[in-house]
Amino acid sequence: MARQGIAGTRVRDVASELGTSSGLIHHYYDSMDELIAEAFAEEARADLNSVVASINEAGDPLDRLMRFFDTYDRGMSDADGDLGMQIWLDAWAEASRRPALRKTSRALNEEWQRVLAAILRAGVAAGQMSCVDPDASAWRILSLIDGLVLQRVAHGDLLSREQIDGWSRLAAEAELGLRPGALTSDLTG
Amino acid sequence: MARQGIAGTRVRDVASELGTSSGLIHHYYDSMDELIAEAFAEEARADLNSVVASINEAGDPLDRLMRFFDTYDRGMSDADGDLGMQIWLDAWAEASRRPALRKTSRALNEEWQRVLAAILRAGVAAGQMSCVDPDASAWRILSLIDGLVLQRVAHGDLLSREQIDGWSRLAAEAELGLRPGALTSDLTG
DNA sequence: GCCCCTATTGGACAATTGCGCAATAGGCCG
DNA sequence: CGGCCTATTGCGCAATTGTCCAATAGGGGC
Repeated sequence: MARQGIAGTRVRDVASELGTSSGLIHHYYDSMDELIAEAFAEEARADLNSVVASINEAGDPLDRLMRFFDTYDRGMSDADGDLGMQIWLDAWAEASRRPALRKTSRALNEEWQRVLAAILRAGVAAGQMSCVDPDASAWRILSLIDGLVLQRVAHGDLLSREQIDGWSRLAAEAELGLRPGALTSDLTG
Repeated sequence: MARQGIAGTRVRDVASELGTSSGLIHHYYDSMDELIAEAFAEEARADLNSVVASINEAGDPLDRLMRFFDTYDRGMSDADGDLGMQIWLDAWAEASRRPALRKTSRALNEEWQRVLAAILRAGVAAGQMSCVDPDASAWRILSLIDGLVLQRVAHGDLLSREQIDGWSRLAAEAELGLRPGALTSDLTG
């Protein structure tokens, strides 16, 4: 799906990738749309769960926010890191035309926003961050990352990984009244 | 292309939309990819030109920036305003798989960034804005808008037009050291 | 060994697609 | 009117696709 696009994924491709026949695919899935929606849901939820798991290991809200960016950045630096976001890009583009996919995509995006907004609210309560509208701030931080990553996925090296990571942390610091560099973790130096 | 997706657009669809035959399409375009790349380029450049034309009517940099947001917002409120951004979303998703489309899409995105960065530089020179890195700021402002609009195109009414417009102006004000509301134009106010 | 249910195969089928092609129409120049 | 170039048609072809289906294999309970 990441290589050929959601619309360009054929039943036979899935079958040969799994080393089986196309008939078996239809034994488990009534239609191709059903398979696509479930495959995307599985992959996207795994990503979200991995970020949530990493966040929960951290202590105070600021650490959690740092881990949020760390995990996101690590996802980009993988061997096929861009492939993960390519699927998201395909899903967003196809969402308006595939109801099943739209439902999954929307629910997951809302969950990402809730996770981040919860961190911000906790940060405000702990006096670590200042933020008048955590929900709006969460949407802005996530949408900025999405928009920047989008350019990289679509246009290759137009923006570097370091620029995307640095710029999104910088914007989040400004958004939350943190001192510059407050979100620069030890890992990313 | 906006309705069915770039990959889902068929020669016969274009032909019937134009009231002619499929053979005629191939009389003018050697391949479908060529037609798609040119159609996208034409539409996207028209959008950019309309924004640039509107900007050039304004006087000082702050007015230009305001017009930038006005034109962007007006594009969203059109009857089929989301269709325009749907094409961009499709193009971004397909860019990594279609070299001709990627080249066009990348060049146009770079031009959008240059247009905005030029406004910011002029604003700094005129003492109206403060901004340490106009290129980075331009990418951030544009990417935030893209990321927010993306949610609306993909997921319908998840974010309202007013939220997207207000949030992106607010973020730009913060990014450029403007007083809150400085970018709220008379038209939208 | 027999039965039954599921897993799995490989191919058939109808629909759809991009593209090519032979044929026609239409206008312009002489 | 005749010749020529382009615009335009409508069909045909080969390739591809999702889906279905008859047939086989396999394994556990009796």
